[in-house]
Amino acid sequence: MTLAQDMTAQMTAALRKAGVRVTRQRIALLAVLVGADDHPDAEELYKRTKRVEPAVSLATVYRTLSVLEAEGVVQRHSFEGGGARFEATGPAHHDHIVDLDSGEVFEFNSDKIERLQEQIAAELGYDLVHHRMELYCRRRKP
Amino acid sequence: MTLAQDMTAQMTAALRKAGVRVTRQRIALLAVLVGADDHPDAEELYKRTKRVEPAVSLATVYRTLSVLEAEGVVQRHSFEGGGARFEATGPAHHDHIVDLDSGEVFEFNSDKIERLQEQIAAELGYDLVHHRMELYCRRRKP
DNA sequence: GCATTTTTGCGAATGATTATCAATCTCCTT
DNA sequence: AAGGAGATTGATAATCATTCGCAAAAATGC
Ligand SMILES: [Mn+2]
Ligand SMILES: [Mn+2]
Ligand SMILES: [Zn+2]
Ligand SMILES: [Zn+2]
Repeated sequence: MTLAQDMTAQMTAALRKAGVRVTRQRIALLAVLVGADDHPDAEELYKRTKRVEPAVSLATVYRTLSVLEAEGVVQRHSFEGGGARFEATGPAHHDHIVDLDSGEVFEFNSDKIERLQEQIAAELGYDLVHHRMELYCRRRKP
Repeated sequence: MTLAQDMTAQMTAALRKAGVRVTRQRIALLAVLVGADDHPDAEELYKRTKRVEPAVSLATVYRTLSVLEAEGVVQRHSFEGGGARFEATGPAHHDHIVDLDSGEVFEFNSDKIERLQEQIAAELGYDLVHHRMELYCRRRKP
């Protein structure tokens, strides 16, 4: 059993326990999400899912993404320009760098920044629920 | 001459110099933006501008906001949920805290975080062009 | 297998934003 | 002050991503 298969197995079990029905199209989309190493949008996820499970519609992709987001299994990002992009929730939090020229998305993590965010919220009397932090960059000119 | 009037005077001069025609509706919208101390969306800016200059349309508000954004005079924000919100560009950069319960937007600034962002981009071989950083918070439970 | 309750696919609806285009206005030149 | 080239406007249609409505199909529990 591959790692991706194991992850989906665990996830479907969790979903079932949460009262969410595990359908063919949900399994397929989940597999696509777990297997993706990028940040595709709904249309792209639809295309990839259709390859595995032709009996899926774009509406269902959108609906399932919302369900999976509510369950905490996927995360939705709204980078500048264009629609929402998605990724399976991984073990570790990270933020994103967007290459303005290629559109590619990279990931990074800074404990220092994470701590400072908490601190800033706390100083103003707030609890930080979540945040958004995106660096829009260009390759450095040599 | 009030401070807001002075600011708009300077701005219109700069716009004219940049080849942008200064119309009644642009002056009015600019005044509204400079006078605002919040982060209104296009519809709200339309309402406020109409009070001062009834001869304005929502389409023109959108178009003018894009023009002013291109000139660097206003900034566009896309917080979670809802459409774009705008503010006149101030003297100092700042980031935002969004109160998840009230929807209110507050501002903050952290030189440390700004520096860390530059550093992270640089380490990955990138030049930071701009960034987005928003803290979604709830008032701390006492 | 059967009943109950969800989920799906299709297409229509939505909401924010942009495009079209003839009429109007700005601003530079006489 | 008048003229005219070219930019801007208002009204409305068009876009685009996303959501909705509903009858048919599928998943779960017994
Ligand atoms: Mn990511
Ligand atoms: Mn602000
Ligand atoms: Zn983070
Ligand atoms: Zn900042």
